[in-house]
Amino acid sequence: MTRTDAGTANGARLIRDAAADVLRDVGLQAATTRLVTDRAGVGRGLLNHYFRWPELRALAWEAIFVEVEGQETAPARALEDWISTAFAPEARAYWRLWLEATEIAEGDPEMAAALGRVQGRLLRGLTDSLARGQTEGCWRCVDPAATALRLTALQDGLAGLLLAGTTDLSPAEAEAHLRQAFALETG
Amino acid sequence: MTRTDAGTANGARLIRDAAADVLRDVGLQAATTRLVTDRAGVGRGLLNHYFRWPELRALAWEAIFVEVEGQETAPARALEDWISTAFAPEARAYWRLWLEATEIAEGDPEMAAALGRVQGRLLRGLTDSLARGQTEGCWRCVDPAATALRLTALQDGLAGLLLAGTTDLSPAEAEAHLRQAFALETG
DNA sequence: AAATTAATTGAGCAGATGCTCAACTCTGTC
DNA sequence: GACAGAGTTGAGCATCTGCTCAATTAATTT
Repeated sequence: MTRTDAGTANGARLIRDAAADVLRDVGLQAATTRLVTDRAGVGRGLLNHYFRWPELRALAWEAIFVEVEGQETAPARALEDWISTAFAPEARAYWRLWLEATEIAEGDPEMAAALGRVQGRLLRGLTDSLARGQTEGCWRCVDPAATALRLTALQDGLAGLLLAGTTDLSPAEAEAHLRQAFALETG
Repeated sequence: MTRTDAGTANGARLIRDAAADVLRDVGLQAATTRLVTDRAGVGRGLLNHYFRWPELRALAWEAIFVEVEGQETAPARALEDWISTAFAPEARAYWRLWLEATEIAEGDPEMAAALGRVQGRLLRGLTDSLARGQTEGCWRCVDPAATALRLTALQDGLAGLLLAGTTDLSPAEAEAHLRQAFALETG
């Protein structure tokens, strides 16, 4: 036994986990197969035995966001949480992964599919929260789906501004902008 | 005379122009020095004699957007133009260039600087238009700068959604969303 | 214990990238 | 016409990329 237990067939799991770690650390663009195999403590060839790089990359990317989606909360409370955690400093890695995915999705069907699934779930959850809040009289809201889309797009755009660091926008201000837009939308 | 006129010293201009063309065609990520020199009809070495790649890339990128900034229009009319051209089909290449720049700006000071300049000018122009429209009574608008930032961020986010192509959002719908947000902001 | 199968390794390939540098071409000057 | 120098060339280097494949090791079966 050298370092891994050959013949045990836990290589695939090691690689999947390491890929997610690497994505979190260096982002989608800078991630390479060598970084992943080294992180997993596994030979270079094993990755290609189980996966192809675009497949593994999309897999690990989606896994990261699926993990975040775990916590579901109350109707109106969910929106407050969504807004207040949107630009938390520890979420920076997620902004980057999100924006990079948007771009990689061009010309990478597997990333496009993964991004579409996560986007769909996020948008659906937000729409539901808005609709339920509306029926419960928390706010008057014309079109939950349209509002959810605009709020998501605004968040993406604000995240892009923060990530580029080319404006004097702070995370706290970004959150305030998101909250203001939410207020305008829900009257 | 082979193909270029050696000794004429128009190489730098040829390369700059070719770089902008290549960026427009294939985007920031896929652009390479070889594509540029081939397009310019110039030897591989000449590019590096005049520029370094990050420098040339940022230069050509900014030149593209400076060219677009040319047309200035009336106070309230400017905003209508901005909204109606934001998602015109022929603007697709610009969305991509814009989003790619956001990401490349991390770890590329020259792109960050170029992006910052263009962002600053765009934001300032939008803020001015909003402020002037406000004093002329076209709308009541609480904070022109904040509204301009939100509208820009929303546009970026919508462009990202369109580019990824992972939702069923159409350019026309994106424009409608931007217009709706504008309406909510200006009351 | 031998044979068979599954799991894993890493040197190496083919392709791309930015960039270097000695050699070359052309223009202008005396 | 020889010289000088700015302008230009492209083969080639160093590095990185995902991926292949024959060889090796471990687990399983006989």
